[in-house]
Amino acid sequence: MTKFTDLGLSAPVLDALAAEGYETPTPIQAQAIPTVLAGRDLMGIAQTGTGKTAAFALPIIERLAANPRVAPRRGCRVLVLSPTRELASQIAESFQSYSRNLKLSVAVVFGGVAAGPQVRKLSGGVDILVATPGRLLDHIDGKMLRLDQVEHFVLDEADQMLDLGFIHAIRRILPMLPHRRQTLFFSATMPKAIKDLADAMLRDPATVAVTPVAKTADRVEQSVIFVEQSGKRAVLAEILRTPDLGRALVFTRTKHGADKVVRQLSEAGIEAAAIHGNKSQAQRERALGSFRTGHLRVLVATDIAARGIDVDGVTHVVNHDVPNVPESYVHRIGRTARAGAEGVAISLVANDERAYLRDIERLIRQSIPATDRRSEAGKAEPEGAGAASQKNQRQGGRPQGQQRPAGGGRPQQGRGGRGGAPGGGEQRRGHGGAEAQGRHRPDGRRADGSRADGEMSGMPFMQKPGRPAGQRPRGGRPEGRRSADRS
DNA sequence: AAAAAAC
Repeated sequence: MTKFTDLGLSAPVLDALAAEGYETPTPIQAQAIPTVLAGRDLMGIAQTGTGKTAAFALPIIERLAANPRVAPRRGCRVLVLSPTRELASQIAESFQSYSRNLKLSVAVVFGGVAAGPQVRKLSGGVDILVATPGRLLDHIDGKMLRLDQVEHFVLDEADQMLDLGFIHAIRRILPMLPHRRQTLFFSATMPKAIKDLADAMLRDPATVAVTPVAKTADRVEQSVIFVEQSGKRAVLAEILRTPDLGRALVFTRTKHGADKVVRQLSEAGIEAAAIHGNKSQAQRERALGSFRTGHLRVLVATDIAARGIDVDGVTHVVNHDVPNVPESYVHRIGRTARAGAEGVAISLVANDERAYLRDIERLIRQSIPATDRRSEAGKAEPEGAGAASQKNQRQGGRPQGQQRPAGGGRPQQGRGGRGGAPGGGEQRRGHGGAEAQGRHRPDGRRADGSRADGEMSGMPFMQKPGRPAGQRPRGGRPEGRRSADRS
């Protein structure tokens, strides 16, 4: 079995890993680390929760340390781009943690917060800079930052970064980078059209794909509930009252929808907070922070939280609305069953969402066991997207598929499986380091239970204690996918 | 049609 000690990492990095309790690299780490150390460009494809961040952070830190150099004024040696502020923050913390025994500076830059502190930090130059595109370009335009000394360039959630919403920014940034550099792309999904674009930006890249593209997390028990739009509210409340529910992440398709669901839950006596792009950065951080610490059990989010967010103990992901971009489903359910834990993913599907569901099942190549909770009247209505009621029989390739009785059966309960304790005990890291929870795990797995200290307070300009960790959705989609609307 | 990301 490969150990971190077999991968060519030096003592300071290995010591940091040991201090965190990590010994065994995940498959993507075992494959990517030597490749990155060798200086090659890389396309890394792995589902979430498999330790992608450490797969690039560890070898990059190693390379910086092996080639000491003073960080260029108003410049950086490593540039990592992320689609959301919260994810950028989370990645920066990982770098900080893994490089704790080295004298490397880490900075994070994103919008929604004061630029002053960021500018001050950048002025002297930093070794590692993690950023979202907008504020990064802002600093560049203001002559506060230059990218001509970048040695390593990383695009996390690369498929999204190359999609409509971000591609313009990326196209502006790329020419500012030196030709001689290492480029790494990472993502859990990589649609064909995007992949072609990515290939054009990489130089003789190695590809590391540890799971079939878009394969959904293995340990997530997925199910679908057919319900009328008006019935979602009651079914959601019922799900959230499940005894074995640890923490639940509820996804909606719109920002307004997220706020509405929070109100409805409140009326039902269930405390929840929303996180989406119309909230202030402070609100976003507060919501995610209390979700991380466990003060809040239910977080309602748009796809801002679909990618990368790493929170321990999320036992349930509920798709209040089916994502209209199928890849988003894969990212969303990847928020649970992290770090070796198990998870439940339940999708509420109204009649007019059937087409989206079909696209998702096609993408993940499995059919999701379904329960019909529509009223009799609803069932009599035209089926809309067709192929509906048969879903009950379909049982797709999932082995332990749980099938539920066609009518009325309750959805999620009854399957004991998922440990009640969020993450089976991982929870305890409690406050204090609370927000530190869950992040920086090189591999998504904790050696055992030890480690309670993943702290890293002193990040200069890292949001205070309640740092974020978010993710984002995908931008407009390229032609081709979104078949849901055609037809 | 919607989401995120600069001010």
